[in-house]
Amino acid sequence: MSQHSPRLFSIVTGSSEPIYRQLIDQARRLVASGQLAPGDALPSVRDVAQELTLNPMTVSKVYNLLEMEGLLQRRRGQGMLVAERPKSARNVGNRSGLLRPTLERAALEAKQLELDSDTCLALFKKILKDQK
Amino acid sequence: MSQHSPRLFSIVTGSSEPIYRQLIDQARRLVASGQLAPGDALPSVRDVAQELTLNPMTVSKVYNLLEMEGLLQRRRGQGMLVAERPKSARNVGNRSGLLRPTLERAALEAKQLELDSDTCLALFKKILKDQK
Amino acid sequence: MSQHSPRLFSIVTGSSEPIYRQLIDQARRLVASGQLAPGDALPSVRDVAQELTLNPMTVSKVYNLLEMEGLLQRRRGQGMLVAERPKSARNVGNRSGLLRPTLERAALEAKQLELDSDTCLALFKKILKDQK
Amino acid sequence: MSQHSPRLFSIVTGSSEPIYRQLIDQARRLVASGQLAPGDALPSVRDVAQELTLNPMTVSKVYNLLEMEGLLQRRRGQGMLVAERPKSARNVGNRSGLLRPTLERAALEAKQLELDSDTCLALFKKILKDQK
DNA sequence: GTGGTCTAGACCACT
DNA sequence: GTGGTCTAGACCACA
Repeated sequence: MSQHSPRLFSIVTGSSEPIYRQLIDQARRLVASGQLAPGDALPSVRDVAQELTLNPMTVSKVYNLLEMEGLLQRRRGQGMLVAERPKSARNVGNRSGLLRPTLERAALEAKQLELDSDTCLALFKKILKDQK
Repeated sequence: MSQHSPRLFSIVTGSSEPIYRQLIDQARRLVASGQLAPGDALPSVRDVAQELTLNPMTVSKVYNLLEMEGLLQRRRGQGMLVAERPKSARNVGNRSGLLRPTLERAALEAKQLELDSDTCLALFKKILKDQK
Repeated sequence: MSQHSPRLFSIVTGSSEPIYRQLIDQARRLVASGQLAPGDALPSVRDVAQELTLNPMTVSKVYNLLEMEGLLQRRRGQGMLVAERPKSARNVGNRSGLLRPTLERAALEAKQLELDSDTCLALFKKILKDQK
Repeated sequence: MSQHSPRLFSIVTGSSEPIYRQLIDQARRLVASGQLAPGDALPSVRDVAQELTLNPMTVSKVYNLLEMEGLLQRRRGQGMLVAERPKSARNVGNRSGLLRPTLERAALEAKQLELDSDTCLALFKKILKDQK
């Protein structure tokens, strides 16, 4: 029955980023952006695994790590929910916070490349626009 | 003789980014920004390894990969030099090109976080400013 | 009618100990300590499930297992009673026996921690005292 | 060459406690009791797996979780070490702290069994003595 | 139905 | 040599 619901997760195969990491980061963003609200149920391990043709253990690992992180809660025998008060509060509810690390890295690289701020901002602006 | 010169490379231990990748990316930026000019000599494998307390094989791997890439050249008995006409022309001379991947990643994350362009640009601007 | 009586059972959600185990152990202790005497009636599956917001099947499983164990008896139309001569004689009437496993585990942990007996006993004494 | 060193870990098959949990708890105790000191190297995943005839992934999971906990550190390509300043400071260096939860559980069970303190202490004393 | 644990075995990345 | 990731598939525990 859940086979017609839109896919929550997606992965890029061939990336050097491990699949489980991709899924974790996506889940964090889905919660941070409100696309997954506290109390919402997540699709079952098996469903996600089938949709993305992954091994269930990979998905299980993701849910497990997110539970440790406090983002998800387990209801025994009933699956996973988004935690009511996600403990990763440093990030959640502060969407920019999740974007910051990547932009800080970009800033550092720009500095090492001796690129000035205007050039960087113009490039970022262009990339953001092209993406839409 | 290079033991008193300022360190060319630096690494962050504990990062998930492999050491050899950190070094490769730094070398590319140093060349792209002109801080290392064609013909300049690079510190010996042994010196770098000692300075950063790395396994020499790790540094050697970096130099080998950069030689294959065409950025460095090996001069027998003289160590590694920056190539006269670095073949990795896609990057060198096009400094923005080296910044692009990280900004593209940021743009993707922003999209998943449903952050609008203005917010992203403002955040990036702030980070660039604070860094100075 | 039992809706105003004090709760016989309690559970800790979020514990790693399964709910049905928590209930079984509690029932055993209640009988062993005489708080539930032979012939006493137990609250209905439905009442317990409602009080603790559990799936009735979970409670039913508990009663079934305790019946198999000989601690409870089923009286048609009257629900569950504490058995007249509980067959789990190894435990009942030997209250210390029910405490033993946990203390044995503590002793093993103490050994691995290389804690001497006096330290352990002093700690246990303190915990018992503070609890009152 | 490490095949003659004494076994650091041991497991009880047939216990309901998962193997990886048994190993985690043991590692914590080994560090807490000083049998493993900060900076000490741990046996490789493969060695432990072979000694205990486990799947390497099971051991890997243990090391992974202990690294997250801050008890261990990973040296890339060189294995795991006991962290210099284990973050699980709440427990480490306070050996009794690791014994406390089990004794608290025992105290709770004693209370439910309506056993008095003296009886409990005598039983614990006996168990500790018999164990030696 | 749910997630958890474990095995067997492959392949990769890092030092 | 080290640990990391993933698959395929089995079996268990819980509600």
